[in-house]
Amino acid sequence: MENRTIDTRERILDAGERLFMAHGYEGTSMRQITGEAGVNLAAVNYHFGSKESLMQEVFRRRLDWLNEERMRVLHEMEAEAAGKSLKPSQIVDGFFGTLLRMAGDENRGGMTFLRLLGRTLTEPSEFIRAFLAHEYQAVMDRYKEALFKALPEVPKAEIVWRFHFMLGATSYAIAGTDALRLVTDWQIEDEDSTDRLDRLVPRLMSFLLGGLRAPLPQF
Amino acid sequence: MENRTIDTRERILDAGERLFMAHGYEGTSMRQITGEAGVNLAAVNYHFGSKESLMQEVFRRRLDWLNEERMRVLHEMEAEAAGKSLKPSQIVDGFFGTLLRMAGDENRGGMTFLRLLGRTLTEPSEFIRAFLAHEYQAVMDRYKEALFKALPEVPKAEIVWRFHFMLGATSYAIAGTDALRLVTDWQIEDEDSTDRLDRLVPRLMSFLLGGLRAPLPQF
DNA sequence: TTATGATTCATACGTTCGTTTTAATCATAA
DNA sequence: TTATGATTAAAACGAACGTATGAATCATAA
Repeated sequence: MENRTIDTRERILDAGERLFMAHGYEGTSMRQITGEAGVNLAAVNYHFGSKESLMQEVFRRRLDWLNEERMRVLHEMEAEAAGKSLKPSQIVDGFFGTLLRMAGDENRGGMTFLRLLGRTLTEPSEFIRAFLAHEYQAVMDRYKEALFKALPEVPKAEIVWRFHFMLGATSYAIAGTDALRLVTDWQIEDEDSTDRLDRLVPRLMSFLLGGLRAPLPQF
Repeated sequence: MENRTIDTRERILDAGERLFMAHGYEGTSMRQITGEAGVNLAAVNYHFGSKESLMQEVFRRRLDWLNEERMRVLHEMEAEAAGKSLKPSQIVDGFFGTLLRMAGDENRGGMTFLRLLGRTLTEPSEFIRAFLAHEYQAVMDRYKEALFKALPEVPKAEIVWRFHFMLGATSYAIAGTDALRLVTDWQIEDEDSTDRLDRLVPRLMSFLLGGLRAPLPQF
């Protein structure tokens, strides 16, 4: 009784994760999901109640760990700093680096989940937006606080904007492993895909930090 | 005969633009579109052939101008430079500034189209990805060439990556007029929406240039 | 071994989807 | 004014959608 259920649930979540990533929420049907998972059509409604609930569970399975890990890393860094303010690079790495390193961890969804997350942040159905906002708010607030403290001379509004820009650059960098083709094609020849992921992190970090520390715009 | 057609076509395109922006391609039905446009259900198929063709026409109506304008601006800057290489800030402004300034031009789709474009870049159905890649390729290549020349000491692969990051930050900044709520809420109090748009351009430009010129990552 | 509750299965429900069809209505030129 | 081609309108098409139902099958404990 135990193994059948867990297997079925897990298989559905895996298939949903992959298909939602590839075709979006509306673009993925229950029949595709159950077909790919190799389970009966009714299994989704039996185990999750509805398509919406399945989508939420797909996210929760990964985000719970990610958010806890981000919190843990931040607390750890702050403890180590012993009252002194953190370096912006530490904070950026705690938030975005932790996210990006998920891509290499197949047990935590790997690239698939990251791409799903990236694309979902810009295509939110109402119920997804509400859900993500709820799941993210606390962590986001804590990291913004940390940035405020790390950059006391920068107006808070500017920091919030730049945090937002960083999110966009990161989402897109991940979501666009295919969309990348739109911008690249031949230009990047000499890297296989594992190489590419390993190098993406420092590349993106440099870019994010450069943007975060750029001179303030004069209005 | 003339006026009826044009009005109907235009009304459909406007409604499609708005609804595709708000709910995505799959999330928008023909009945919503024709309902909002105040035309008969069959009108879309009569005037455009299919839902896919309508989507393409929604993009073409705006992208044709945008791409021409980007080319024009680049040529103009290069002519003025008379052989000397352009400054990165000029190139970035030619590409992203031209895009962002569309937001203020309601005759060219304004914010609505920009948000549609932003969200579509990360949620591409196969046919949309192919279409956008085709429409964008030439302009993208020209701007990348310009960046290669402007930054001869930076490896081309790095420039391509950073171009990609800039695209992401911009898409997200635009698409997320609502998703912004996820990151902001109370933090930005003292700006109305026109103010916000006016200030977005220099803010984003600072960020993009900071990222583009950041120190190279050491592997 | 049998009773019980959990899970799987085949099937069907009612809706909505994009598209097509056929007839009505319109604007224009002969 | 009438003929013609373009556009609009109402209705229906088959397919696919998410969901619900009730019987069959399974694992487990008494």
